[in-house]
Amino acid sequence: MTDELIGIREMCDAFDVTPRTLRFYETKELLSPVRIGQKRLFTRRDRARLKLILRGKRFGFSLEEIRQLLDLYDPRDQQLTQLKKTYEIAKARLADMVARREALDEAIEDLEDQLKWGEETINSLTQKQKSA
Amino acid sequence: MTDELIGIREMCDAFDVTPRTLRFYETKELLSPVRIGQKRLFTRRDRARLKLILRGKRFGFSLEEIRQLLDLYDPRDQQLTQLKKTYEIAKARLADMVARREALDEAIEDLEDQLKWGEETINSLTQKQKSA
DNA sequence: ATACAAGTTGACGTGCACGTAAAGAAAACG
DNA sequence: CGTTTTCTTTACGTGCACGTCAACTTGTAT
Repeated sequence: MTDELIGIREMCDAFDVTPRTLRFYETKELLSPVRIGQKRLFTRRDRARLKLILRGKRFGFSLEEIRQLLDLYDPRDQQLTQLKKTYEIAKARLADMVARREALDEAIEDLEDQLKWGEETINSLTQKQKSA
Repeated sequence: MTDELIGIREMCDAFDVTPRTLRFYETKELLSPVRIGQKRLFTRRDRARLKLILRGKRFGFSLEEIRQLLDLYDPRDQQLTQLKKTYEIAKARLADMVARREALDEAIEDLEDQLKWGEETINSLTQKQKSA
């Protein structure tokens, strides 16, 4: 397993985040880099999780919501009871995301209409200015 | 124009927000209810704007971003220069939303796959328990 | 007239997601 | 060896979006 551990600097560069952010996520138990002495080394698992974290953030999920989802993607040594709970949470989150997509579609349509209207308005105002 | 002015209480009930929120939005110039003496009366325009505000929030936009968008939906007496600026902002926001939808589609797919996997895992674990 | 509900303006408090500055350890370089 | 860079912990600061009092006016019911 070519786990290719990377330092905090490379991790930051790869995902465009600050060291502070990575340490903060660690305290929130979103990441768990290994320690070589004092320093952090991020694993393949950390990279996969960070990718999911940043994605979740783009959708407006809180870090706590994201943490719960990560447990589904990465069930490690979960108990059946806990797995079921995680499963339910994920199902709810999925429903949430599907609803969000519908709303997003609607919002995009509205904004497109509005942009069209704005364009026409700009054109007509520009005409007026020319003829003045 | 049946503008049907409503009080803060009805407004709160209709949109499931607190009075504090409405007052806060007013200070941020997202809403501009008329004043009868001391009290606020919310117009049809306020209701339309609040709907857009709440929608924007669901997508993770900041109130400031939302405020800029509202100006497009409600151009009132804008100058041509300002309208153009608003138009550009809205175009950028639209691009953002379209990108977000793509990412959301991807995330939904991933989560669906993961849910499937989780379901199978739960079933197999449940089998093990039964046979134990 | 008075009690009470509903609304108002400050002003301070809160949770989240980090930013930032201070002080020290540890590896890398000349 | 000393110096510079990189990383560390600790801790206080910040912006956003409100929540939560306190103190006050205003309309409504009894």
